[in-house]
Amino acid sequence: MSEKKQKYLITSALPYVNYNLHIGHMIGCLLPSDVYARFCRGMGRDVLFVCGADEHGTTSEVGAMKEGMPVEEYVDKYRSAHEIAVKQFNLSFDLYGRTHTKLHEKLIQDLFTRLDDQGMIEEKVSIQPFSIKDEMFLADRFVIGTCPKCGFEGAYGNECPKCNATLEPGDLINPHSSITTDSPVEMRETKHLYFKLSKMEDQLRDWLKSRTGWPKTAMAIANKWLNEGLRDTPITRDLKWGIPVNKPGFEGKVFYVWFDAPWGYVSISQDANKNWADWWKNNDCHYAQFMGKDNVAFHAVFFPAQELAMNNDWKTVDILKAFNFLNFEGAKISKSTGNGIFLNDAINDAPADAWRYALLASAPETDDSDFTIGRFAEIVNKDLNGILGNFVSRVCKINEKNFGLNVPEFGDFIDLVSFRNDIDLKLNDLKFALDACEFRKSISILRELWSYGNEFFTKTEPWALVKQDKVGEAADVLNICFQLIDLYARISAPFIPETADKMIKIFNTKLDLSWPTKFEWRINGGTEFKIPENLFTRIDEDKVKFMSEKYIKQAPKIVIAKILTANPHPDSDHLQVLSVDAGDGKPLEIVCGAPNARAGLVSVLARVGAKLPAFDMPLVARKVRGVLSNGMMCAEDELGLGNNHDGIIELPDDSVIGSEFKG
RNA sequence: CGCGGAGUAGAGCAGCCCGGUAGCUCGUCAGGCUCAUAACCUGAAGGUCUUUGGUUCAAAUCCAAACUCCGCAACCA
Repeated sequence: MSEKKQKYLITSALPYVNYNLHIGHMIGCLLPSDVYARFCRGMGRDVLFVCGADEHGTTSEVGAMKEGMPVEEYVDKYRSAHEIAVKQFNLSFDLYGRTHTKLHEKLIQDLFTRLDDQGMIEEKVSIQPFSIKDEMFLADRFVIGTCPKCGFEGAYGNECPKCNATLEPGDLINPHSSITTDSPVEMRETKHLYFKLSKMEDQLRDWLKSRTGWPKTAMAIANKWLNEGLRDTPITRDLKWGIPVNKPGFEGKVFYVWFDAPWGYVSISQDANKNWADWWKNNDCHYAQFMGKDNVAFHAVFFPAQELAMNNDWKTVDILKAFNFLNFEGAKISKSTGNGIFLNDAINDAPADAWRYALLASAPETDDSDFTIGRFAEIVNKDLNGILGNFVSRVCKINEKNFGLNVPEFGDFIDLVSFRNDIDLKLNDLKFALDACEFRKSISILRELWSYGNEFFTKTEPWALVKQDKVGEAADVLNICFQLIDLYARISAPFIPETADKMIKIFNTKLDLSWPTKFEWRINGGTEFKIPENLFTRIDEDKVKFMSEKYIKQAPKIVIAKILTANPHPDSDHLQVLSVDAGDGKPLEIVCGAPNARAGLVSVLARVGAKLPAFDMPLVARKVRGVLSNGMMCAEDELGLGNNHDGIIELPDDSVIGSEFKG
């Protein structure tokens, strides 16, 4: 039988190289794509599974400038950190590549030529902000100036954080660069190439209608873009870092990172497998993409628009699996506050499988959701340790006591019909959920299947059977339990591969981890086994406490507070030392220069670590003329609410002390 | 009135597309078992499904409005 195996193309969004990976990236694309890929391989499908680093773009170039190192060095630093995480968490990419390669450059330049030949490229002159000292054009958001509408001095070239106005960099008064210098910025003409996205609108709409099985979020975002109407979009930038534009007159310019990044899937495939076209130019192939919702527009609109416009049989995505955002302990994961779990740390506190399982069980599939250390411990202790780990342990140990280290023969003493039927039904559900990329549901079914083992064991009471001299029955029960261990290894493998491997290695055989679609007898009576170490370790209260202290670092909220006392500063006539009640019973000492500060006044407090709209960095504790100030009472302008900075905000006396101030 | 997502037991979530006894996990309480890892198994309590209208024999589910939270707003990725 030479039936050709169905091709499955699987891609995970390429992590960008200006940050370390955290649990949000893990659950947002890397991990679910890995589970899906492992499942598909288990099903005997022909999988090509790629990921890699997205290296080009303004952010890398600016990030490198800020850190004072060459761009290559900068992106290498993060890329190698990512590669370590990929290895530590057992992500089974066929290749974890990168976009800064010769192969990729050639691909992009060829694709561009193709698009140009198809009449999809247009040249336009536009006016862009140019930083005079840096001698470079800037992206809108790197220009800072005074907002023409509200007069706020820290407005960005694309929007004003204070009055929420949408701006153009040319609108700003006194525009200057926010990168490494304070250089003045002027508007200069520059020419760019545009992709005629508008011409693709009808074709793209039809294409989108033919997609099924996308999560609601993904389809909603895609439809939104189409409903608003597609505009032609510039695909080149005045940067040094990126793929050089291969068109006369555009020397010194590079392609926009989103023009090249998705094609990284292709160039990395080319690098991973010489038969890459069997997936990428094959309409019978099934293509699944995984990403966070912030990536949807580019994958559901721009990338397929490019592919279709090539008119060259590129494989477009079939199922676009998008995830919402994962919060940590009720707040956003944030690089600046350090709130969140970064992968290079995580692996020191728990094994990869514990993280993999707990994250998948918390996958933000329908809405943003929250991950907490407490929850993590619960999941590991209950599901992995209590249900799966304990099952393997109790089976092996009772068997050793009564039958030694060999799997007993099955003698047909017990009736299995309904038990096996239940298992088969669940296995079918699980396969269905995985094919639909429903991960929480998959985890829940997987756990039910594990539970069946404990249930069966408890109800048949093999320890009692032995005492009653029903040795045949007891042997049957244990034989089945070993079949279950084998079954569990196979169905758990996509989720917790290391543990699955430990489980299958209990037996002295060469069994594979192929995907079972029904209960099977693969462990023969008499097979030797060894009792494994406990598969998982409990996460106890001390560990929870330790991890909480290590990982939870949230920016304090800006709260309503009451001034209890106001005394003159010993060394200054203008300053006062305030004792402030923020509702937590511990008065805070603050040095304040506002003339209207007085005992009894209800105002707004920003604690150390809080981030005010008017400042780039979180607030730090500092000594003001010898007295330590632990925060700041806020004026209107500091909160981004107005221009008044002559005195702190005065709130009604009946405001709730300690509640979050929301303007 | 920019766009979209979400509001369901103490906590975290499913169900909503295709109306028909409101489900899962954790936690709580009670019981069982004692083979096993402070484990496992069984049972119970706990919800006017954000609010208000509408459609319907019937609404968590469809329609409309309000309130709240979150995300996104194409030259950042």
